Amino acid sequence: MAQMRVRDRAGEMGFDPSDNGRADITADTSPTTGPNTAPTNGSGTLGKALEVLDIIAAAQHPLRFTDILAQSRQPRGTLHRQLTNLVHEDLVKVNGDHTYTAGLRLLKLAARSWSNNSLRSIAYPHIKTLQQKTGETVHLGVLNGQEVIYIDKLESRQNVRMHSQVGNVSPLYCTGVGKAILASMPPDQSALLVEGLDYHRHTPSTLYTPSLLEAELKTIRAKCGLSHDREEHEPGIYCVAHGIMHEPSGTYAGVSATAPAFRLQGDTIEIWEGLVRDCALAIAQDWADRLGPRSTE
Amino acid sequence: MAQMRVRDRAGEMGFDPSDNGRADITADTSPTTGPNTAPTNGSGTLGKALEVLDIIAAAQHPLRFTDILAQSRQPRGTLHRQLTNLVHEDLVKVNGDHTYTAGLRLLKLAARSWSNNSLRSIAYPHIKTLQQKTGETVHLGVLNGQEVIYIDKLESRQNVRMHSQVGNVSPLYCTGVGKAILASMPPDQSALLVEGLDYHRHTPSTLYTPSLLEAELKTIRAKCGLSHDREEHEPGIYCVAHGIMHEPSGTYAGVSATAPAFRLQGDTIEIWEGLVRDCALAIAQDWADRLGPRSTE
DNA sequence: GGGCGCGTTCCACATAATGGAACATGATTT
DNA sequence: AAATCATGTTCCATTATGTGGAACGCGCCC
Repeated sequence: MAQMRVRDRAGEMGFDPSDNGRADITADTSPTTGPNTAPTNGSGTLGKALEVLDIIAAAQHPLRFTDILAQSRQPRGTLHRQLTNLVHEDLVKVNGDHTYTAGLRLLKLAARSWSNNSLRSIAYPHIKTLQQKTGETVHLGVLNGQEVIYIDKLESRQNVRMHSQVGNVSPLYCTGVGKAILASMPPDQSALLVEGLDYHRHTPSTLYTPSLLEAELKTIRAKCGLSHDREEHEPGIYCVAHGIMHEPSGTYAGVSATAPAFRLQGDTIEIWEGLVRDCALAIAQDWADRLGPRSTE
Repeated sequence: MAQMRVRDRAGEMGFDPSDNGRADITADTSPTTGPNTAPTNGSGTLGKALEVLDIIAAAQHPLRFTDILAQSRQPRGTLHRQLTNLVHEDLVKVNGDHTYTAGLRLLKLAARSWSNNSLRSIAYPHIKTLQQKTGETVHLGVLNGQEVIYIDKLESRQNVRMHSQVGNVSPLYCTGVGKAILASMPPDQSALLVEGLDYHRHTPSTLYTPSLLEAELKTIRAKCGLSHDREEHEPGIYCVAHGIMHEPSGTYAGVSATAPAFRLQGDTIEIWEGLVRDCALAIAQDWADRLGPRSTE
């Protein structure tokens, strides 16, 4: 049929990673229960394969062939071959019985890319300092589509879950980093995002409408980019955040310091504000300084 | 069936970019061992795409088109379209200038699969116990091809590198987990692996030949599967490990406790041996108990 | 301005994915 | 035991999909 060639993107030289207005309608509140946050519908062979991989990786349990068949709308024959290919590439592992789970190659690949992530490595010493000064958990998050994805996390002293958050995503409208990011981008861009979000009232203090959020963003901008998550995502959890902008790559990021609300009494919050802002600005500075890393390779 | 051998690729896959010159803040002592076990040759569309993704994810710096072109043997036009596809799927991000880095989808995908990994979640309480009892770093590793990949790690202290090891790979012949795994598998299978490894003498005490390793495996089997890494991978680092076997899935894994050698004086090692063995056996037991992973959780 | 490196685009071509239908397997029922 | 069903696997004609050589546009430096 009149199959239009995919050429809407990258036509110019502009950078638009995921600019298409295609919206995923899944804003999962729980960490690991996202069915498919499809960045793009599965076009092309690669897209189809990733769609299947998404299903498998998102499942909490090993899936049988039929389970996958039910979720992907591929025909049996097609799906079977796709699975074979995925297994062959070690992206998927087929267990003794006929169940499929995510393969280890994914982890290996992600570990390497994470380790080589420039923002992460640039930010590391700074968030470490922040973590030491606050004594609490700090996060480094990046805007990705309609959500924020955490690319690093340093825990507070106590030995809680290790890196539960790295790679996990959270909503923009009810996290410190998310709001800081929104506030740090051009108003027209943020407005577009704000309108399109899928809101849920996680706690009594969640800002659960676009207008509430816009008002909040105004406040944040007035505070020069400092945002607060006042138990808006999880009850009892307070956090202070600040955006980080990198012009050359068009990336929006942010850092946050998090603590149980009761521990943030008196002027601690103000102290934190300074620490967090300093951290964010230091990262932004370092990041900007590495404009032309062309020299040593 | 006679799997049609794919196009010969003259194993020059694991091309390791120069490791020096970059003042990587978070320099790992032994991030990835050079001789890369090619997971599978890049056959099919998926394979080709992954080959490109591998190159990008492994690079410490954003790569330009030409850089990738040089490493992949694809023609210009082909490579360009593949990159376009990868970017379209958010597996690769193209920066403002024409450089490519790994996309965030990889991290998100891996995080979900990691979080849903059954061995990991089964093992977690046990390795946490082990970590608390030893007070040192513990690892959970799985055999993957010719190397061991770490799927979890608990640090002794909080301040050091966070989860540098998760997703990273290490050689079989000079790590506690690796040797424990080899010792726990059928001799003919392990012998096959032992012969095919690529040995490097990381330290003076590294077992750097198949025969040395085989002798060691015999000792380990005599000790009922307890293995020791006596500064064989990194100078000054000692570790005690034990294998974990899961019949149904055919997976070989292992746990280890690691510490600076000087801290393991006197009878500490013997105590550790008991702790590590108990931990491994407990995990194996729990794992076996979940034969029918049909139920929830 | 001419040469050159680099990224991008085009398009005839053939490879590689498609999916409906048949086959195989094993458990459950009649 | 035969019949039924649910499941996983294979086959193969069709064509959508990826291929790659060549040409184009662009910025840069002799």
